[in-house]
Amino acid sequence: MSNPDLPLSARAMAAPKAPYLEGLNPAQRAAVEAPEGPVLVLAGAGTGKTRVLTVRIVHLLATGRARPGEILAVTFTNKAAREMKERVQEMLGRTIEGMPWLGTFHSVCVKILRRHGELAGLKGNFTILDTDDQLRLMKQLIAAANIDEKRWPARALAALIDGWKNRAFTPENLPSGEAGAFNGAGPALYAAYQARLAALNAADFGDLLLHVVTIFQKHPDVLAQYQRRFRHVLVDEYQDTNVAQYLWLRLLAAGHRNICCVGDDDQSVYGWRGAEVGNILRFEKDFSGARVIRLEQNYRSGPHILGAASGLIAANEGRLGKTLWTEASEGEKLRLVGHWDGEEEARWIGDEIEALQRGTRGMLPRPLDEIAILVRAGHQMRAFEDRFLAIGLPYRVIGGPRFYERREIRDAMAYFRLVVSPADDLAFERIVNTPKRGLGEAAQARIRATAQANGLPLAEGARLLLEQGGLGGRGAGELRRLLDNLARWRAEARRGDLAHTELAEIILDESGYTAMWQNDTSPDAPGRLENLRELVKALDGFENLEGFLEHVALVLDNETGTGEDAVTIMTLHAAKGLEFPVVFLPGWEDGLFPSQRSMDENGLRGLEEERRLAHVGITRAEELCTISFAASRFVHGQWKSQMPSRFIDELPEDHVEVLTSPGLYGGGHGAAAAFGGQKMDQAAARADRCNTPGWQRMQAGAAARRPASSRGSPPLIEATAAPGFGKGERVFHQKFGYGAVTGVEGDKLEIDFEKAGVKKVLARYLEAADKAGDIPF
DNA sequence: TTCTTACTGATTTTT
DNA sequence: TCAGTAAGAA
Repeated sequence: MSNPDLPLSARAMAAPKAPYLEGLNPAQRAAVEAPEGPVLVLAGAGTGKTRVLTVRIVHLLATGRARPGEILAVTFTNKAAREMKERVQEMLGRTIEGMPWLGTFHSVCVKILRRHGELAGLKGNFTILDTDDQLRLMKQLIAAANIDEKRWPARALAALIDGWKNRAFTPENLPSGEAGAFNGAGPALYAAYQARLAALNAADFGDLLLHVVTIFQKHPDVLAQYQRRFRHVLVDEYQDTNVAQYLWLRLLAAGHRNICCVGDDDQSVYGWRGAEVGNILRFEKDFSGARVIRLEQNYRSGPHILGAASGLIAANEGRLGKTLWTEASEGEKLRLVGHWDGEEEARWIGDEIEALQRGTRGMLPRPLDEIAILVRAGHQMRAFEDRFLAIGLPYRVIGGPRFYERREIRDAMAYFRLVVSPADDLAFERIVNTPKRGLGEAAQARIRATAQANGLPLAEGARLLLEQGGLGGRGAGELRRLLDNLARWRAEARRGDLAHTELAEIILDESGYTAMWQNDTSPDAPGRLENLRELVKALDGFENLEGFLEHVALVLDNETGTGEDAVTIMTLHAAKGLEFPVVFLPGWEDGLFPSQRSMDENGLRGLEEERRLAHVGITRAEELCTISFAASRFVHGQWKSQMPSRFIDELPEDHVEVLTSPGLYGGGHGAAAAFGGQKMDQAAARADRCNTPGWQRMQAGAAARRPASSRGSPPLIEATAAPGFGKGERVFHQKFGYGAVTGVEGDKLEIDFEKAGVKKVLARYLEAADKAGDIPF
C-alpha cells in the first residue's frame, strides 16, 4: 500500500504498479498509458471502452500530466458523462473538485458560449431552443416567404438546416451546391432563421457547436486560450461525431495534439443524424503519427454470439477491422426462428420469456430485468405491448418522447420562461392561448403587429394593444388577466420569500393550466398532471427558476423505469451501449431490417449502417440471443409478404441454431424443419427459398389466418366488460383474480391484484368485480 | 374561435 | 390501420 500522505502523483510514481491499472488487459493498459500525442482506441463492443477512458483520465491525473481543470472529456449523452464522472471520482477515492470540463459536446459548448457568446452575437443569458420552438419559428418564416407549407413543410426545412449545421455550414459559407435546396429558398430561409435567432438571443442545438467553431476560427486568441487550458482532450463514441464536432475537436487539439478518441467504426449508427463514420476512418490521416490501439477482447458475450456478430459485420467494406474474441468457451448458439406473422412472433417471444422467467430445461429462473426486446422501428413495439398486456407480463418501453419534450412540460416551462424573461416571444406565443383564452390567430396577429410596429417584445406589445383598446370581447379581459398575472409572478419571484417550487405551483394553478388538464377527459390527461408534478419535483434540485431553465434543456433526462422487474422493449438505436443477458431481435425481414428507406436513400452506405445496427443488436446479448422474422406482416393497414432479412443469410452457420417454428402445422416439424434447413443453405438464393414448399405454405398460412387475426383476440370477456374503469374500482381478471385499479392510461390499466401484485393489463381482459361474482363457478 | 371531419403519409432521435 | 394535421362548419 502506498503512503496516503503523499500527493497522488508521487504515490503513482513510487508505486510499482498503480492500483487503478490492475485488472486491465495489455491492450487496455496500452491505451491508458499511451503517451502524449494523438491516440485512437478502437474499442469493439463489450471490450471495456468506458473503463479505458475513465482509467486514462485517472492516469493523467495521477501521474501529474494534467489537473482536473485541464482535461476536456466529451461524450454524447448526459448519461455517459454522468457515469464517467462517477467512475473517475470513485477511482480517485477522495473527491477532487470535480471535473469542470467533463460533459456532453453541447454542455461544454454552452459553457464556452456563456462566456464568449458575444463574439457570435449572443448575450450570456441566451436561451436554447428545442425542436418545438424551432419548428414554430420556421413555420412563420415559410409563411412570410409566401411558400406553400404543404409542399415545403417546416420539418423538411428544419432537417435541411440541421444537416447544414452538422456539416458546419453557416449561411455565409454555404456551398453554392446547396443553392437549390428547399425549392431554391433554402439559403435565404437559413439566413432569415439565423437572423431571427439572433434577435431572440437564442440558439438551437446545432448552433451551440457551430457558434463555438466559428468563434474559434475567427478569434485565434480565444482559441489559443482554450488550447492552453485543455492539455488533454478525450472523446467518447468518436464514430458518432459530425463534421462540426470534428472541426471543434481538431481546432482544440491543434496545438499539443493530445487527443484520445475512443470509438468503434462498427457501431456507427447515427449517420442519418449527421455522424460521419469517415471521421474515425480518417483519424490516422488527420492526426499523423497517431497511435492506434485495438481493444478486441470481449468480456460480454458468449463465443457463438460473438462469432455470429463478427461474421455478419465482416460483410461491410471500409472498416478498420477488428477481431473480437473471448476467453469464454461455453455458450448458447444464436437462435433463429421464423413465424407466420407479427402477432405469432410476439406470442412466441412472450411464451419464451415466461419460460425463461420460470426457468426451464434445467436453466435457472431469470428475472425479467435481464431480458430485452430490441426492434428496428418504434411501430414494432405495439405487437409486444399488446401481447404482454394480454398475458400480464410486466414490461417497460424505453424511448419515446423525452420528458422535457412533452407538451405539458414545454407549456409549463414556457410559463416559467416568461416569468424569468419577459421578452421571450416564443414562450409567449406558446402559452398566450393555452389554456384557451379566446385569443385565436386573429388576435395574435394583431399583437404581433403592434409589437413589431413599436419594436417591443410580444408581451409588451400585447399590453400596448390593450391600452389602445385594439382588442375587444372575451379575449381582452383574459389577456389583461394573463399579463397582470405574469407581472405579479415576476414580482413574487424577485421578492423571493416564496420557495420557487411553490411559485411554480402557483403559476400553474393561477394561469389555469392545471385546471385545463383536470377538466380534460382524454385518457392521457392524468398522466400529464402527473408529469407536471414531476416537473415541480425536479425544480427542487435547483436554486431558482432561472437556474432550472438554464440547464433543463440539456440535462433533464428521461425517467427510466420504476425499478420494478420488467422486460425492456426498445429500439436498437436506444440499446447502443447497453447489455442484457437475454436479447430478442424480432422483425429481421428485408425492408423492415434492413430498412427499405435507408437503402433507398443512402444505397450501400445505408445498407452498411443497417448492418452495423444488426451487429450492435447481436452484441448487446451476453448469454442468449434470438433472432426472429415473420412471413407476413400487417403494415400501413395492409398485409405484406415479407422475405427474411438478407442479414440472416450472412450469419455464419456454425454459430446459429435454427429453431422449428412453433405453431406451424400443429407440431413444428416437417415443413418447418425443412424451411429451417433451407434457411441456412448458403447457396440458395432468397428468391429460391420463396419457392420451397415450406416457404409457400408459411405464406399461405399467413394468408389463411388473415381474417381471424385482424379481428383481434377472442372476445370472451369483452361482452361483459365495461369499456371504462375508474381509479379505485374493484375488478376481476381471469388469470390474476381480484384487484383494484390504481392507474389508467388509455385502455391500459394498472391494477393492484390481491395475489399477483401490481400489473398492467388491457381493459378488455377485465370485468367489474361484482359481475365476476355472478359467474357460476 | 372552436369543434368536427377529411386527408396524408408512415425509421432510427445521444443534444 | 391510425395518428396527427389542416381546412370547413357552427
